[in-house]
Amino acid sequence: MTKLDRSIIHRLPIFSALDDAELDDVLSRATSQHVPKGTAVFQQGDDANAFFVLLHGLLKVVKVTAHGQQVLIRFVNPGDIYGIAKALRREDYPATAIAIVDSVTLAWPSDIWDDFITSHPFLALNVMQVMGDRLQEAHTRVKELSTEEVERRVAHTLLRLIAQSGRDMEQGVMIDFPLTQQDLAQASGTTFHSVSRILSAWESAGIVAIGRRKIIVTDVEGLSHVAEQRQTIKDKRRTPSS
Amino acid sequence: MTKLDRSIIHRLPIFSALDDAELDDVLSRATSQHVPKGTAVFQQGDDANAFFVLLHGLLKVVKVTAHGQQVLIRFVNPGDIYGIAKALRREDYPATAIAIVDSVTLAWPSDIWDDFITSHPFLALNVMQVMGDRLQEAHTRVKELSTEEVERRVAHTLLRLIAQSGRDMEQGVMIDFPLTQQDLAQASGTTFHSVSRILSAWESAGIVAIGRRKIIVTDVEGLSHVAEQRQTIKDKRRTPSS
DNA sequence: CGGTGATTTGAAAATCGTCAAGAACGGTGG
DNA sequence: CCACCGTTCTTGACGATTTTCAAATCACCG
Repeated sequence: MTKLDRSIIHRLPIFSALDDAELDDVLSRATSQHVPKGTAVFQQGDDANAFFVLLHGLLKVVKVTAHGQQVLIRFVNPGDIYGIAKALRREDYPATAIAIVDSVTLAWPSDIWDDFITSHPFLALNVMQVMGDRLQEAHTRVKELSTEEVERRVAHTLLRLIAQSGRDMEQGVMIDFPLTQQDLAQASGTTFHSVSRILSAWESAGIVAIGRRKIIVTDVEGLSHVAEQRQTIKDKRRTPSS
Repeated sequence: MTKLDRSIIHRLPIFSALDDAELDDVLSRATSQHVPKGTAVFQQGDDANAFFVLLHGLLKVVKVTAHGQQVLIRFVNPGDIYGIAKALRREDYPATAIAIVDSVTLAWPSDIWDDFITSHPFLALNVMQVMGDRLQEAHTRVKELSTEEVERRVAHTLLRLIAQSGRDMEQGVMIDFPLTQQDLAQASGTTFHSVSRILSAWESAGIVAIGRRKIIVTDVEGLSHVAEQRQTIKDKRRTPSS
């Protein structure tokens, strides 16, 4: 399983600034593994003995609450680095990574992380940028969850998804992987019941087309409008200075 | 304003791994500035021309929505690095940093960031750990906002605050800075009305003591209990595999 | 063609936010 | 030292969004 082509990894943004020698060094320590659909690469709470880059397929990262509810943290696309618990000095993974479709991932042992970062300065910058982007997105979600009502949150989630994994089609933009309404609910902080109702309403309004595990946004403009719409006229909250 | 003692900065965790020569280098490029209470160090949307480390005082970082609602992202304690928009390759600050009490901050011009990181490998690791910690916390908040009802969210927020800025007293643990119920609401994703009701109830239950801009947790145990309590018995949601 | 997972919908319940006053507290200036 | 003022906090009542509960339909995979 360790037959890896330098060209494959060279296209990955995270490694883009490395020269050939560095790439070979990096590659030589990696192993690849196949992850069948529905399988976890790692589970929340497991010992964090590796970090990963996804080559093919798609994963979802979920956090499980004390009572078994799942919250979808992020999707992992090919080229993305994930499972970098060691960057936090964590001993265990704070979430679970599950393959949505059959996938292939590269893995490196955790203990080479520090050496990795300190010996390839550009890698550090790239990784930091990735973390920064995620921080941004997480804060945006916090903001949305704090201030927007359900319909608007779902709209924002869907817009983020088509920006990230949308495929253009004749009828509109399609989410390029099997997406359950349950997933969408877990990514938006609501129940799949509410998601179902909302999607039905949007379908009637001609904004989306729904299939089993499939969503096509036929009117991105309209969806954006839903996303930005202030809920009613009830935002007249004062903002006292501290 | 540029009389800086090496010993001051040496105690800051973020610079802990640097030797004296590096410290001098780092320090020589910094300027310090006083930030009166209520003033912003930078505003959301401003050009990100500097990054900072707080020396004294306390800031809050807030994101403002399109409609003027504020969401509290985080408090900045002495020693914390903040405003590192450049790590994200952002041109502007994604949030506003406001002084809660009179504060003093160090500032470095943004354009030395890359040089900073690449020439001090341990600095990169430290910064990455900070970002990782924040990512963790942001995800935790997303999880809480997605699955917990208001009372429990406020409890978790308060617990996080005492862990971060709690001062032990005879009666219990006190939040060591003026904290408005409005702030607490903005940090928990609710309204100050709900916060007020909840705090009143807790005060009756002997869990907290409330003053103007002041909160003392008299029963941390009890608060934790509120925080962990499953809302009722209604968590029997199925968790289908993908 | 059965069965399991996914989705849809209705109706009832519940949590929270909204609206509306007031009260309490602290600081300020005369 | 006291009266005034603005901010912060408190509380009740109401309404609305959203979840919960229940049941039924649908679609696809052996």
